[in-house]
Amino acid sequence: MVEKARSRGRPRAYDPGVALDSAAELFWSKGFADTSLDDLSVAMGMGRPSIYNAFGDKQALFLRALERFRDTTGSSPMRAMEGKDSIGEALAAFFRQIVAYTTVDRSHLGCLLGSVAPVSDLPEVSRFLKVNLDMTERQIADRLSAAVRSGQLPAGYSVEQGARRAVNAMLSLAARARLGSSRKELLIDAADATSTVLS
Amino acid sequence: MVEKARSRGRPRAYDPGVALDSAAELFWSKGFADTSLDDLSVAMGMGRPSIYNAFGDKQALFLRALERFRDTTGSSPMRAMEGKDSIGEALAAFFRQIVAYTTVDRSHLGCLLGSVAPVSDLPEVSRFLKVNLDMTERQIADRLSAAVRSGQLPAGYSVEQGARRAVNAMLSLAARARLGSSRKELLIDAADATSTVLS
DNA sequence: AGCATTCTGTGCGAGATGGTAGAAAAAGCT
DNA sequence: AGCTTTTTCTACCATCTCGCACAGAATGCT
Repeated sequence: MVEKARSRGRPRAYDPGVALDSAAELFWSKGFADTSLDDLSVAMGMGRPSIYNAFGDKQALFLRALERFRDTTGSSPMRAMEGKDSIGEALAAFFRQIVAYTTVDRSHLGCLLGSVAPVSDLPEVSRFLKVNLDMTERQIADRLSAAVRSGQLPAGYSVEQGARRAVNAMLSLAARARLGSSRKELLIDAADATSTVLS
Repeated sequence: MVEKARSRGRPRAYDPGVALDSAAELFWSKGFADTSLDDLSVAMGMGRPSIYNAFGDKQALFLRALERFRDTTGSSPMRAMEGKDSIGEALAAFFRQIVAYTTVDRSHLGCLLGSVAPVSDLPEVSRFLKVNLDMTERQIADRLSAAVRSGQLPAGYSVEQGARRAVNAMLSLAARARLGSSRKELLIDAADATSTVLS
């Protein structure tokens, strides 16, 4: 996966990262089945054969775009937690960041991983999403465990339940965003989710 | 919308209700864009021209199927509440019923209205879903209000927050079901949602 | 300079898709 | 029986879809 500094033949006319970003954004707004390779071609700024040559067929490209999304926008909520010392502030930042990116633009609402990819009935995608969701839940559980160890949460606090609630809140935020809820509404939900996870 | 007992020409060879049920089931499993009129034709047991004649084009049929779903499977959780006296039992039945129909079959997981229709980027569908979601939230709020009046919930209980939490839990249950969570897991989430709404 | 290598662009093709025209069928009405 | 009305069936079309050959362009290597 690491790009060699200099390859041998004609140089690529595109940047793989931004090309995948464009693909992810398009899939995000229109879903898998409703996004054509022609749409992708213009959005990514490369011809269909180049896409095929670089990323494989449509399904493979979709998976690559999902990975890219997971490593950029999709992981921004987790990264938003890292700065905070207080577990309450960390969770608040986590949920606020979800609200932020699920409502950036009217054209692609909700979450690519949480609300649009699940309806594309592809087994590989399904596995990817399940693994991804479990990882997020485990990362949150780790953060909650640390908070218990540091005394920010009571010893009797159930880490598993808390992480489960956090992921559920994340999914409902994404669903509501996709359904057109305003950012103002969602921020209330986010605040409520924070206190629910902590209780 | 009421069917006349006897029309004048050749009688229909299909039952509009079951035809829409089949259409809804197919849309439920594959989404809007990925469901072809040929698929629908065999599932509904009627030729493409008959479909067009009876329900209009694909988007109109989709809306009809959504309405049908809302009035049958989609309203079963609300109906499950009606029998119960205790608000706690009512909410538990509500969430259990959601878990039941979002995990009936591996082929169509989640909720047609909550997890698959929102990704079909059709303005009319979007409006329909928003209205539907607001209605459910209001119905739950009414039920919670009645519980406050009858003394089952404390006077300081926030009905709006409770209803909001209930709908959010519904959406996350549907999302998790679509992502492949087991019924056992979801029943735990359902129980947790009940206590969260009541708290 | 010439060659190998890698990418790009034109263009094609087999197949699926949504939608429709038009004839035939099945009923009621007179 | 004959006409009207409504539905069904066969066949079709224009369009879009994905994927791919094939030739040409742009680089590094020798």
